[in-house]
Amino acid sequence: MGRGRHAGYDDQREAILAQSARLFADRGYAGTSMAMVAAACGLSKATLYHYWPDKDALLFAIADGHVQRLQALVAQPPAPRAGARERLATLIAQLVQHYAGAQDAHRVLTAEVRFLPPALRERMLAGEREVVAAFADAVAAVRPELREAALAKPLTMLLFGMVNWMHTWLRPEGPLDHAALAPVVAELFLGGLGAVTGPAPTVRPGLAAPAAAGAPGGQPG
Amino acid sequence: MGRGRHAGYDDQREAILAQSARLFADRGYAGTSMAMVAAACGLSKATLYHYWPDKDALLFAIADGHVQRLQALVAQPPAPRAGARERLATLIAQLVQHYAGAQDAHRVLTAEVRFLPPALRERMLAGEREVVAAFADAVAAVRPELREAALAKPLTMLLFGMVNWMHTWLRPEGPLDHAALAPVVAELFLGGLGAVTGPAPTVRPGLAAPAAAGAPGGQPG
DNA sequence: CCTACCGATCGGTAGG
DNA sequence: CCTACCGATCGGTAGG
Repeated sequence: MGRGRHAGYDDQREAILAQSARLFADRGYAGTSMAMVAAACGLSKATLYHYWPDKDALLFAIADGHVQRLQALVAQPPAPRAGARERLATLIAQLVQHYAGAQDAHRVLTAEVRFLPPALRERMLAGEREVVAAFADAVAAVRPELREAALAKPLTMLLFGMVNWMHTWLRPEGPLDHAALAPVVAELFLGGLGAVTGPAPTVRPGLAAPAAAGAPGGQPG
Repeated sequence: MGRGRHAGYDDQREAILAQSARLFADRGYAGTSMAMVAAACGLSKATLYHYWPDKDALLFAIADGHVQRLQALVAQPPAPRAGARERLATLIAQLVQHYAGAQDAHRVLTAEVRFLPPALRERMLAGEREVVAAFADAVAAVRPELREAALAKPLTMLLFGMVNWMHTWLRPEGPLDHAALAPVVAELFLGGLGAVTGPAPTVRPGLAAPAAAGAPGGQPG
């Protein structure tokens, strides 16, 4: 609550953020005018500028809020006595579930952040790198030799690809929703993790189908 | 070669397409002006309009050409005596390799096609659906019971997510390139495919860690 | 009468 | 919190 500002000032700021997130997600940042944002909020353009200084500030607030919630998610301590596979499966499920409730912000983050001025964009990317690093740690805990092969981060990015792409084809009203898909993503990724043999030169096509290895444990010992 | 048009007319059209693909990919469709496209081609804006009727035509030609090349890729007959797993691994490798040489068109297709007028966009999406259906068939050939569980297409979309997201983090000058990553994607997806148990209600948490099932074959019998 | 282009400008709208 | 504007730039087209 701002000092000396009327009750509901912060609510109005948040409402504007939600409307602009929807518009930026649907029409793109460059394709959305401040007049559209104002109209969607039932405000004049001048009133809109009373709550937010400029268009970039809206974009940054949408994306930064989303990334901060992802950082809070990965900062949660793992369940006691949880194995590495269980820890990773939990993180994946939480990521998918979080995206289900933040689809506009997520689409803005993945598609429109490139339009931010470099300084603001760099602050965003620093937060994003923290989230990716936490997932890469969880991946490496399942198969530590992948980190030495420099594959922990690439595999983590393949995982993020699966999840970040879901909004393009998953229909909320369809038979399959985020909640039903979360365990499928975890099974697919964890199952595949056991099958990855290493970087390209390590692949030995002479053995049995390399993609089908999948030793259930995958723990170092 | 157009009748009565000077030599190089079609070359000029293609050169304009390549420049606009790069600009649309970097700055977005709405964020790119026809003046920028003209300047990048060393042409006046009026000359640019001599080669292409309007901005939408550029966007459609970029995206449609890309989709047509993907359709040609999946239309190739599989290698004789290739198993279902080998067929899918080949398709994945070809998809990744194709994207490596068409990054601008790919980014435009995935991020900017929403700005096309509905009629043109629908033509694009029809082509895209064909490509997805071909991959879903290859997925279902590996594990036919997944089609009955309505998971063949969702899993195919998770695969496309991994591949469509690569451009956001894969640096061409980095140690890992598309060629090195293609077999990793194939291993991860094919390995994971054997571990997927079915739709949500089928998951039985009472058994050993569900994500670790991974019977190597995964065939119905 | 064609093509291949030019400099200049059209009616509207952008963010602020 | 609104009307009234600004400098500039938008996609597209004029005559020659």
